[in-house]
Amino acid sequence: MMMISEAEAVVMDVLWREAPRTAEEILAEVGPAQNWQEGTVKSLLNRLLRKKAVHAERDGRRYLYRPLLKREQYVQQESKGLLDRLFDGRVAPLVAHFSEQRKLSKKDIAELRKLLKELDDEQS
Amino acid sequence: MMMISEAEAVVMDVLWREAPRTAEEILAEVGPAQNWQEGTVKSLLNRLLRKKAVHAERDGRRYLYRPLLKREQYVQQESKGLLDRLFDGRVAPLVAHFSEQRKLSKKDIAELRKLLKELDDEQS
DNA sequence: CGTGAGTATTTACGCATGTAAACATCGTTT
DNA sequence: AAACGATGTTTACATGCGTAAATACTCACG
Repeated sequence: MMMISEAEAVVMDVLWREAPRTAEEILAEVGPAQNWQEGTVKSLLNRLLRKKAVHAERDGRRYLYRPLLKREQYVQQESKGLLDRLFDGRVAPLVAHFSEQRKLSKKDIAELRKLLKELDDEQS
Repeated sequence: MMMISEAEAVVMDVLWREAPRTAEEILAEVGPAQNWQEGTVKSLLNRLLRKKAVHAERDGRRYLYRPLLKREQYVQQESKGLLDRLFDGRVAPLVAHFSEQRKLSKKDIAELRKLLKELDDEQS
């Protein structure tokens, strides 16, 4: 399974928010924050093309880029990887970890409650 | 903050389970599964030494290695990284993600319930 | 048609990684 | 003391990544 790197994921993020986009638009959105030059974004786009994570469609002299890899797929790969490596593939220990580190916000807790409730409901 | 690589983490894992250990013991435990030669483990140990993630104490002709980096620290770094990159730093969306993917086991759910209950109790 | 601006593609380069071979060191055995 | 075996250290090498300079392509314009 073709893995995309962290810098590449930053570019994907832009495309996940809205597509299609030109290289220029991507640079405009991400360049300032990442301190990237034009060439950097172009390179990343090309690597993403080679990895079949994006598709490019010609539009006059430039290209319109769209994501092929879905955000869900990427998130899934990444989180499953972490979970398997560190928490034996199970979710509860992960949450417990954050709980111990006091990294659960009020909001988190409330949302988790709600989530469990919903699971309960659809269960019956 | 000095990051350790995935292969290096495999070696750390052995040391986290039990320490101190010799290079030979580490190889014995991890070599078969990873298909690693002796040199590979030695190299990884040296990189870990340079990164101050393990400590080596001479014992006759060999060394005894112990972890300096704590498993908790490592887990913390890794999970915070993922959480920040993909879930805006919050735990509930992560769990929701797994829930949507039907990746929550019965056991997970039960444990999460218990966890929330405990938070509730200590709250009061 | 030649040129220049706008784009994209190729090449580069240093550093980390995965993997290991080559080399060095140091007690032990003739 | 010389050679050997065990162990650690150095060096190597391909690949990927982050970053970008160099180069190539493509229209619109003079």
